[in-house]
Amino acid sequence: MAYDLIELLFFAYRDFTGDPDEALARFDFGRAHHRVLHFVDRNPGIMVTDLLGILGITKQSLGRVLKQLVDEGMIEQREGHHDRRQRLLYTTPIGHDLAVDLTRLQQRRLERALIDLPDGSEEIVRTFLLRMIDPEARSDILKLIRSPFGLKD
Amino acid sequence: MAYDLIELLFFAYRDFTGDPDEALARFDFGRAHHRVLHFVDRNPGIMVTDLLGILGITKQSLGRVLKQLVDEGMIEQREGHHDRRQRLLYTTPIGHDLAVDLTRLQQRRLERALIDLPDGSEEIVRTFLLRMIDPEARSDILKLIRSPFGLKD
DNA sequence: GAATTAAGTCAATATGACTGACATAAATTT
DNA sequence: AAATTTATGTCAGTCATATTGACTTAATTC
Repeated sequence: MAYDLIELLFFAYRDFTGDPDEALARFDFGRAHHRVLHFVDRNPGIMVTDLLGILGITKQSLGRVLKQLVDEGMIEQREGHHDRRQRLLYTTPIGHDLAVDLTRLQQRRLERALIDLPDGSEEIVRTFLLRMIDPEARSDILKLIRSPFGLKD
Repeated sequence: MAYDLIELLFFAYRDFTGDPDEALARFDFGRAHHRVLHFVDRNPGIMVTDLLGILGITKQSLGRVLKQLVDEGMIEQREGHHDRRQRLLYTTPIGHDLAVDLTRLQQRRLERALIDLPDGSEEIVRTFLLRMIDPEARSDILKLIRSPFGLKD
């Protein structure tokens, strides 16, 4: 049971992450840049520490990628209002545009995959994906992504 | 629409691939070894060329990983019966055991994610995942994974 | 004032991938 | 029989993304 799902998930995820590659390559960016850009764009003013937590990488790994994104004018760092140690992260207009472009490619693939499926399928897929995530992490992720789920489950 | 699905898929896939990490680390293997071991175990006697096609990597990338798996006694290479150029790949008993262990971990997560979902959800998820894959690749993948789909769609 | 926190940096390393070129042996085509 | 193609492997160099551990600076909190 569910044997083939392992492999389907492997190939599905591969093509899903492959979509943005071409657009990213135009700026000499890779998937690490994509992830950073995406989460900064979706969470304007996020702290470096929180971003590290989301991505599950170390400061050093983020460092290089973030620096390149800042150097290329995609991400801006602003001092925290209350805590001046913080370097809050925001996308610039061009950074936002790129983030939107990349998101659109992935949304299109998701839409094509969901269209023609029975009513309620999107909700089933959403629940399935949520439950694939470690239970301890779910509520944090739901807050982060502001899913249609709200805080249910 | 479907915005949060991008992020849910990211986190779901991360935890999904994270399951086998501990078991792999005991042998000093990484995810590249896992993928090779998995597809060889599921397709005994596969040719190197076909495996390269499945994984979408180059000969050089496969080379190191495959050599380590052979050196550790996880994978065996046998000369082709009809074509003596071929080095057909098989898992050894211990390689098979490891592959099964890793698969079981991922199956458990999939089962936990699907349980309690409405009847027919597994089929919906299966169809969703298949349609996330590039259309040109689907029939090859279906043949490869011998999904309950058979050759439909 | 001391301890903690946020962020950044240095140095070294590992993993998994790449390109391009080349080598060998076996099979197939001409 | 010779030429070509195929299957596999290898050499050398490179790149992207990640790691660990140690250390610094500045700001906040206790």
